[in-house]
Amino acid sequence: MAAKAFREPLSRERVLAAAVVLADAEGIKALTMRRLAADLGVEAMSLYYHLPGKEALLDGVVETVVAEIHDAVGRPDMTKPDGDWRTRLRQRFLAAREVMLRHPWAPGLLGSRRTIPAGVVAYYDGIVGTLVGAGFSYHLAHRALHAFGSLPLGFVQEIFSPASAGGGMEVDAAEADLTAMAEALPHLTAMVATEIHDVTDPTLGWCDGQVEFEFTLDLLLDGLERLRG
Amino acid sequence: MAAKAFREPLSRERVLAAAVVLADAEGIKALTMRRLAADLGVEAMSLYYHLPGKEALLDGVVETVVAEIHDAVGRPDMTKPDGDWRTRLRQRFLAAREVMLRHPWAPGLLGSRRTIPAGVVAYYDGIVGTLVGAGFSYHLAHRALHAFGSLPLGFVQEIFSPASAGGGMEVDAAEADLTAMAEALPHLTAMVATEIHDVTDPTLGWCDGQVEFEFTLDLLLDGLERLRG
DNA sequence: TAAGTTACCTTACGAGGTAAGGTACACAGT
DNA sequence: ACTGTGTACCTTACCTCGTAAGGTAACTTA
Repeated sequence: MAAKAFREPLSRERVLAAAVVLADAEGIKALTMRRLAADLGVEAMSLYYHLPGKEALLDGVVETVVAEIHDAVGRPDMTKPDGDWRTRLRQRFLAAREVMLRHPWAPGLLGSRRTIPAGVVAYYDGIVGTLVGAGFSYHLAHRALHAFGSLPLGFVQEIFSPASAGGGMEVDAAEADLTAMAEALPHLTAMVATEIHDVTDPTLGWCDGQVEFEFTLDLLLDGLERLRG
Repeated sequence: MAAKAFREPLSRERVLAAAVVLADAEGIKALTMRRLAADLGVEAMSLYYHLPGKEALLDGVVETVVAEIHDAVGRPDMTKPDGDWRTRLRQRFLAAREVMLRHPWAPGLLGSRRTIPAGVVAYYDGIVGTLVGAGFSYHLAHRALHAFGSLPLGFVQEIFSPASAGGGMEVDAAEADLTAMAEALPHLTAMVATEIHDVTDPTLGWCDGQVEFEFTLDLLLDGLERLRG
């Protein structure tokens, strides 16, 4: 009966884990110091014992997501050329994408950080290792990194991305007033009319389906393969 | 002598222009309602006569930048195939990039909006027009749009991007403690050692030089050219 | 001249991050 | 037992920010 009314003490890890849960559940806007503290059953200022401030919290959250990618991708010391370099990178990037689909707020957060998480650097180191192991020059590997952009982390810069979850805008706009739209935007209208397909799948932004992601990925991988050697 | 102490009245356009100037000068974080009002010589609440609120202000700022791209790119009704489709798109994207280099905060802001500026849609309509005019199917044109990502707007998703201006991180990290870095990140270290070059040019984030941008662009354009027909 | 309209201001509230300092308890050494 | 010393959390308060509510002065129109 005299059960422990003690809560187990906080820690940086517990705080960060709770922050990820909060962001997943209610979006990155809901991740405030007061709200996070409330979710953890403490007051806001108590968080400052475990973290220097809000920026550090966000950095830590990013770090947590990157660690999740690391786990999903497997340790990056698989430099030994046991398979085609394209296949290996493809698998990594697609594994990263699965993580990102669980955290739709992560791409935006990652882009907003001004310091690069150490885990990301290590991750990219593995990519460079795979490339040079496959015969790429460091020069071309460098170019490749830039060309990949955020693909290794499982997302692409989507202009047509509602901040919340997936799709529907295409359909909405089409239903709004199709005639006016067809007049002002003849080519897009024609394209949409031809391309009305699975817009309702829950993905990372507008039309950023698995198919689109892999198309872009293969376009780059094939192009790089031609430049290799 | 009895010169007009009247200031000329505000307008949505003047407010938005001042907002762009502020963001250019001191970053997007400095763009608050009070600060913007002060720069315009009025009180914060006066802005609400011309704009519904902060979100509308940011939407308007994005709209302003997109309009600037439109001007730089030329009107998108140049659908007539007077040149190679690759050359035409390349020119557009590079013109857009020049605009973005003047507004380093714009990529992040664009990515954070949940509504798509109408100007962007019109711009992409022109791109689709160019593609289908060159023999692309609507299907492939759709894929191409996604593959391009934010390239048409003149930037790429840069993971290694300090929020402020360009470069230097590579050098900083290298100078920090090279030995420890070489141990933990062998491939990146080797690459950096091989690739130390113009990191000091003022560009959009880490290493996102003109060369890198064009490399990615051509990689995609060449890949699409092969898929055309 | 009275009523509206336009453009800007004053006041105030609540939410958010956080500086400064306080409290309660565990445990170590004397 | 007495007194640190450190850990983990709390209270209060300040400042910035967006913005709701309502006020005011000048100009227009009838």
